[in-house]
Formats: sequence, C-alpha cells, structure tokens
Amino acid sequence: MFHCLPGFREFYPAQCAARNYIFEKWEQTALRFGFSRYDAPLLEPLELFKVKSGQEIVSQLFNFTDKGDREVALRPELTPSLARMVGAKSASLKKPVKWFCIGENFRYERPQKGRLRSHYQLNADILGETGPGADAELIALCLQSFSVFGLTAEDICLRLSDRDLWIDFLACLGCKDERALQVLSIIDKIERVERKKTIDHLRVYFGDAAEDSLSKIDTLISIRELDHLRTFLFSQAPDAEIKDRLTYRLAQWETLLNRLDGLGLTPWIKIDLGIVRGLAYYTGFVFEVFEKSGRSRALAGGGRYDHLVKKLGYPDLPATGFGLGDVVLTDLLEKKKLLPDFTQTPDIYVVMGEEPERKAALSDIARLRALGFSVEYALKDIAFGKQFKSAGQSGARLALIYGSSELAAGNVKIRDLSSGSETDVPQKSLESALKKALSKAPEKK
RNA sequence: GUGGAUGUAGCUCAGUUGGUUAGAGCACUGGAUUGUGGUUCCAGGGGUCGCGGGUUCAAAUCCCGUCAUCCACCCCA
Repeated sequence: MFHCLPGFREFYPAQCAARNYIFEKWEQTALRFGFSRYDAPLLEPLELFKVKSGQEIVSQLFNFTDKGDREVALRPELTPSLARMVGAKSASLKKPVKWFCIGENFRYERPQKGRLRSHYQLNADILGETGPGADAELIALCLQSFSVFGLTAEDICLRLSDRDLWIDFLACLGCKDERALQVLSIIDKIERVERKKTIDHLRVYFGDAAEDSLSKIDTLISIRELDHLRTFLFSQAPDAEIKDRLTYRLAQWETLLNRLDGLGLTPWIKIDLGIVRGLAYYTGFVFEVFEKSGRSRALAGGGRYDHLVKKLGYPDLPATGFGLGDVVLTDLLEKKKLLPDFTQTPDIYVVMGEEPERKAALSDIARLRALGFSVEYALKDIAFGKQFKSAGQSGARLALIYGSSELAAGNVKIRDLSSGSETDVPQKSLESALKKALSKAPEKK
C-alpha cells in the first residue's frame, strides 16, 4: 500500500472544489484590483534561494541534484522568481508592475496543523512604486482577499508595522546599521522568549541600558494610535537629524493611514509595532493578518522589500508584496462555516427506455450538452424505477423522459423533480422548453 | 532536528482484568420495485486492529521499535 508523503494533501472532489472556489475568488479579486496573473517554475536553482535567504534556508528546502548535476530546489516561495522575472525585463515593463500568482510552494519541515510541506499561496506584488500609495493598494487587496469569503473586521485584523520606523527608533537608543537589524530579530521573538532571556540578548547591544531599552521597546509595541506614536518617538529623539527622519517617516504613515481610511479599511487595521517579520530583507511597512479570536498562526504576511531585486543582480526596483496561504485560510473558513456546499448536480437527468428510445435520447443528450446543459443518465440498462431513483439522488432539477408513448407522439416528457409536475413537449422545441423550465425558481413539493 | 499524546471499516466510534470467526451507526452495492424518485424493509461488499518484532497456551488489548497524525519547541518564506 502507498500513502502520500507527509505534509502533502490529496484533493478528493469535495476538497478540490473547496480549493478551486478559493482560487477563483482570489483571482477574481486580484483582477478587479488591476493585477495581472503570471506564473513561474516550481523547480529553481538552489542558489536563487540561498542568495536571498542565506545558507540556513537549505535545511528547510526540498532540494536535490538533478541529472545534469545542477543543485535545484522546489520553490519555498515565489518572491525570488518574481524578482528575477521582473528584474530581467525591468526596463520595458510599465510601472507600477502589479502582478499576482496562485501557486504551490514547498518546504521541508515537520508538518503541523496549518503548516504542511506543500501549500498554495496567493502572492501579489507591486514593483516600481516607492510611495505609501502602493502599500495601501496592496493592503487593500490583501484584506479583500479575505472579505470575499464573508470574513469581516470582526473575524480578522491586519497588524501594521514599519521596519524603517524601528530603525529610526533604535537609532534614538544609540543602535545603528547592522546592529539595529540584529536587535530587530530579537524583537521579532519578544512574544515567545522569556523576558529575562530577551534582556540578556539586548545587553549585547545596549549594555547596562538593556532593561531601560526594553521598557521603551515595550512602550512602542503597545502604542495603537498615530498621535501617540508621534509624541513618544519625538520624546526619544536625541538630535535634529533623527527628528527630521522621524518627521518624514511619520508623514508616510499619515498618508498610508489616510488612504486606507479612504478605502474604508480602518476597522481592519491595527497599528502594532510588535510585527517586524523575521527576514532581514524587509524594509518599510510590514504587516501580518491574524484571526482576532484564538491564537492561530498568521493568515497572511507581507511588506516592502525595496532592495531585494538589486540584491539578486537586477536594476534597483522598489517593491512591496504579500503572501496568503490556503491551509490556515481553509481551516478558518471551515470553522466559520463560510464554505458553500460544493455537491455537484446536473441540470437534467435523462430517463430512457430501450431501443429505439435510447437512440433518440443519446442523440439529444449529446446535442443538449453541446448547447451548455449539464446532463446525466444511467450508464447501464436499468428499470425506469431505478432510473428515477438515480435521477432523484443526482440532485438534478429536471428529468427528461424518453418513453415509447412520448416518442410515438414526437414528444419528450419533462418532469420537475422537486414538484413532481410533468409536461410533454415536442422534441423539436426541447431546448427552449428546458431553458424556460430551468430559468424558473425551483418549485417546492 | 527535540519532547509529549494518539493510531480499530471510506467517516464517527464501541470492543470488559489478554480468551472462539473484531462490532455498531453513517456511507457504498444489490434486492423488495420491468413507466415514476429521496422514505421504509432485507441482503451484501469492505479490516493482516498503522507497520515490524517480543512476552504468552492465547494479543486489537501487555512490552520494545518504527511510521503517520496532532500538540509544544526550532523555524517561519
């Protein structure tokens, strides 16, 4: 016996329908925002991911040597491939580039609920636009990619943060450049690590001021309003240069929040500097989407990565993007009962006698299918009673009956399976009669 | 990669201190029913009790290992 590999999923018709429903909603939403769909290879040179994320990433990749002695890996994410595609044609692409992709990603790690070795992600990115207008548009698309399923601001929220503001704030505390980035990775773990350990880690960067610095960091993380953010940060600024930078950055915040408010998204947004995102390449605004109740993992995450395209060897191109996975979303939609019933039903079930009725029926079935009706019938010769039973179980709205008496009169009988009412119609005008019958609201028995 | 819990039919679960041929409901197939359906009744198929080893006269049950799932770490694209 064979099983599928750990962390991989098989999609039986019901799950496959649910998955495709999610994909369709995602695509429809992204297209409405003016994003174009693209796709990229599942298998990429290992080096592409190493350049972006460092050697450590390799332990979490599905990687191997191919028959041409190439080191390759199943893609763990889409951003490097996207950066390559856009970077290669950067000069000729109209800016801003607004692209999205719905694709499978892989990672080799221990599977857990909401976290498998293969998952599908909606990825959307805007490249070539530096201003907060791009961040606002991207966040709007991200949130609408949830609200199309019926999720509301009561269910989820978007925690909004800013790595540039963190860098400025850490400069206020006397910590700059590479050291500031290292402190950010400590802050990223602050919720999960014992306070005492955090202080120990911070001591490397702040010395005796570690405890004091941590309490200021706590204050920053607890702030939920822009005005408080402004007052607090200015109170920490030691000189005019940093004050200028803070003024600039807070103006960006103001613009972003105004745009989001204009798009009606304020109820979804929570200012929360506790989000810094683990990866060092993020710059500027970053965000994660969470379920409000419960502490499940992030539903989506994203932010600016203004230097990544250049880092991969292409022209400098500012960028912002997000990824939204199907696994946690599907769990949430199931929990909230927001997935529709996907049982597949035909429009019409054909009940037929033996030759020559069968011949007439099959010929009409082929014609009706070509016209766009979905039509089913019994594949083996069974009694009328059985056929009606199958017709009922199929969930079809109408049964078409090809019996000897009907055909003798040049008719076909249409039976409404929910009301039980029957009418004979001439075989020639079958199409219009069926359209009429199917356009009516279903009759109740 | 580390630690813990769990594993009986497609699904949800029974299965006594170890004791004949491992059960139920739902689902599935067929019949009652050869021109009128979802109900009902009857019958049937489907299990090497996750897998491998050990203890025992005897293992779904006890022990060891292993695999898978879930949980907590690690990590988070």
